[in-house]
Amino acid sequence: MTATLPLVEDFAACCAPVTGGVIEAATAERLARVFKALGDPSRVRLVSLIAAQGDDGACVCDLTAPLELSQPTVSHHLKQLLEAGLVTREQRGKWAYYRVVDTALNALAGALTSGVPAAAR
Amino acid sequence: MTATLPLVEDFAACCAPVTGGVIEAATAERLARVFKALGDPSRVRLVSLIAAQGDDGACVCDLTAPLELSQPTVSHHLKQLLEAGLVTREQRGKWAYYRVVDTALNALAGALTSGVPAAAR
DNA sequence: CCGATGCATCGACGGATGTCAATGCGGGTG
DNA sequence: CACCCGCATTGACATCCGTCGATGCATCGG
Repeated sequence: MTATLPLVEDFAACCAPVTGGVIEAATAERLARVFKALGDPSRVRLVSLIAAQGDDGACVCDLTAPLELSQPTVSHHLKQLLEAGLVTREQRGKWAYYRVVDTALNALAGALTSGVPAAAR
Repeated sequence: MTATLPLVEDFAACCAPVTGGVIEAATAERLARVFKALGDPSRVRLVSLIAAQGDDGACVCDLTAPLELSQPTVSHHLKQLLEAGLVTREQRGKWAYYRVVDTALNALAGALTSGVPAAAR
């Protein structure tokens, strides 16, 4: 139940641009779930910080300081991003490394632009 | 205070892709505010419904039925979208017509993709 | 084997959020 | 002018959300 990744991956394969056609309730709910994951300043900064580390990934210990948040709070936000499919988690020894899922961000961007270059209509 | 539109327009002119560089707190907060506006299924459907009407715009009376929500609730959601700069409002006689701001959606998509075609790194 | 370290989970608390019924208000309409 | 209609605002309520301290649970180092 509630698979970890497929949240974002779907509306790229399926047809779900926000503009250019009315979407159905189920699609809207999945989209909203991902948007809600980005609807917090701390999580936006988290995505930015993790993305800055590239393929190396970022461990939690490197993320608490820039955000000025407690470690449990950072872990909580990371879980939100993880469940939204925006980041991945990999346990390497004692540390947990997070990486950004580029395809998820691109799919989300695609759902916004609806493919139309904003000059067709 | 709290201007109506400039929320989204800024990170297009400025430099604020989520990936490809750590963003600062203020930028993250503005981005998160717009994402939060899209973080509700009803509002995602609203954007889709309004966009489907194109330049004609959609009045509130046409939006309550598809969402199966009360009229005050729809007005509330529309206000959220309005303050996020995702839609515009125009009073024509007795009706209020809403339209989606394509540039805002495109700017938001640009903040996600960071300009890099997801294959550069 | 024992203590330290990195991270997740739990419990709690204040504040924000989605929803509705009731009300207000301006614009058409008879 | 009086009435209806479309929409926004208000007040209230239940729920969710962000945050933290405390705790648990592995893993690594000595």
